[in-house]
Amino acid sequence: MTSELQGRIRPVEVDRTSPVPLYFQVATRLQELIEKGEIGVGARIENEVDLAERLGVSRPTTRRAIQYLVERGMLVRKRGVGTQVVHPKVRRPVELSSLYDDLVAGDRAPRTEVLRLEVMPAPDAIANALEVAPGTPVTWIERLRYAGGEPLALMHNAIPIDVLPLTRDDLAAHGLYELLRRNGLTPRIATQVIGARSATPAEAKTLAEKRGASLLTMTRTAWDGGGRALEYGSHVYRASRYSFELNLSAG
Amino acid sequence: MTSELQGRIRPVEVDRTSPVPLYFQVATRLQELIEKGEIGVGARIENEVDLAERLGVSRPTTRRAIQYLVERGMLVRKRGVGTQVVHPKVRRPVELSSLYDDLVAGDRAPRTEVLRLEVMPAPDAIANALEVAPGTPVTWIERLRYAGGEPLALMHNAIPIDVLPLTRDDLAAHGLYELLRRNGLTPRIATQVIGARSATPAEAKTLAEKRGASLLTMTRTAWDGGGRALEYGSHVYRASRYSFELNLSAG
DNA sequence: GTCAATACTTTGTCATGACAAACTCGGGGA
DNA sequence: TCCCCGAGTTTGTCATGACAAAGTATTGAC
Repeated sequence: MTSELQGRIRPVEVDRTSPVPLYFQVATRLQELIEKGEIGVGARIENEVDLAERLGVSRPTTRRAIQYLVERGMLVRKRGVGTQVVHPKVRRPVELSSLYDDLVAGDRAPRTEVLRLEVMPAPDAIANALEVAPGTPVTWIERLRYAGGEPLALMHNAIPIDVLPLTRDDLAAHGLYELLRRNGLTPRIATQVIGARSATPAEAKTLAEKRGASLLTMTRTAWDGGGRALEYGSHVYRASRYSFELNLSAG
Repeated sequence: MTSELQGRIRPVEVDRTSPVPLYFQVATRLQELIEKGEIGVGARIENEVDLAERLGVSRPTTRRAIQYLVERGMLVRKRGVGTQVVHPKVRRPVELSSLYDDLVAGDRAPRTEVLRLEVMPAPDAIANALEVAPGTPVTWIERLRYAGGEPLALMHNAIPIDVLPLTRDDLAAHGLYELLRRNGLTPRIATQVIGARSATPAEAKTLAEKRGASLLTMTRTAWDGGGRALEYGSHVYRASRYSFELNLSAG
């Protein structure tokens, strides 16, 4: 009676021979329908029980699929009411990607200049952030990132050498996170601190900013699924050209 | 044979009369043991099946409890191997709370000065952010937030009047998010943009900063579970006294 | 006509049982 | 001695069934 689109997921289609889990197949199907707008924002989807029956899967499986989309901010559930579409796109919890990835995705023609690359023992502050013993050998990198021909960010990173050996050429051509992933290292957890301060004269010159211009600062430590620290980074961005965009979902 | 601490969760203690879900009771218990260091980093916890039996709950319940901690980055699971502690503290996904809440939690004695409070038709930019029609009546607020006796942030907010009526006294004594929650309005999804810029002379004066000091800026729109926009905010923080801390987990 | 109690709908929690997939480790064969 | 294979362990997925809790809608009383 309301604005029911009553998402008809029509032709049942789960492939039980596929190695892809059923709940994921269902979630993907739902996500497609929502992204294509076939279930419009505000519309309620079928209740779990009916949906499960029609798709020929159990209720827990259906539930898990829906839960998956709820966690991504597409759906909202209310006990006694139903499940509603609240946003037609996935709102990612917050990207765990590198600046390079973002720029490529945004078509902003990134270019990287490697200013420094050397192996050195980790100073206390960095060892602390990486949760390794002081003096542990790390690769120390300083890079200048350009976008659209203009300098955008000055980036400092430390990567334990037993995590990944790095070369200048690799870093000039690819983002750090891309290199990590290529070597089977997936950042899964990170802590970031975002702040701001005025540029030092040297920074201002490097970044083509005026003296004392505002810079965005970001320090981050990233761990893989096994709890091993992969990377510590301390970066400064030109505030006039860059900002962080976050999508949060709580609950 | 390895460095097994083999987390003995000892005296079974789940309270079936409590309204708190069993899985949550188990998760909380585990979290305590880990935070207290009784299960040390690197140690494996008991396998799901045994743990379930000993606690007198079903395996799915135990699983859900463990899953909860995995999502928060405390534990890591490996099929065929077991579940390991990787970090002794909860890494929260990202808080959807207000500055006021954070300051209270951090014991920094917040105080709020309401500089302005009026109902006005929403200008285009704000109506756009809130996804409402231009001209829709909103309560417009300007607040100055102190912490530890010093000014910390200058905050501008717009709240549609049909969401919540606000008074000066309420705002002086409580955080905006607290007021929302008290009225049954729970922010569930938000998009934020964090940037930086130099203070205008007026801002510098209000915030007791020097001319041209760096400020952190944050604009946010928050929605409730039903997809209704609750709040638009545009805030500036003294970069010398404040920064954003985020914990990300990608899965 | 208005308000409160009741029935219904829908999600939330929990149990039990079963099999599959990934990893570890030990034993047997080359 | 080294490597491969199989047994054992542990998490991953899925089904079925049941009841509880929170909303919504309906009905009945005043």
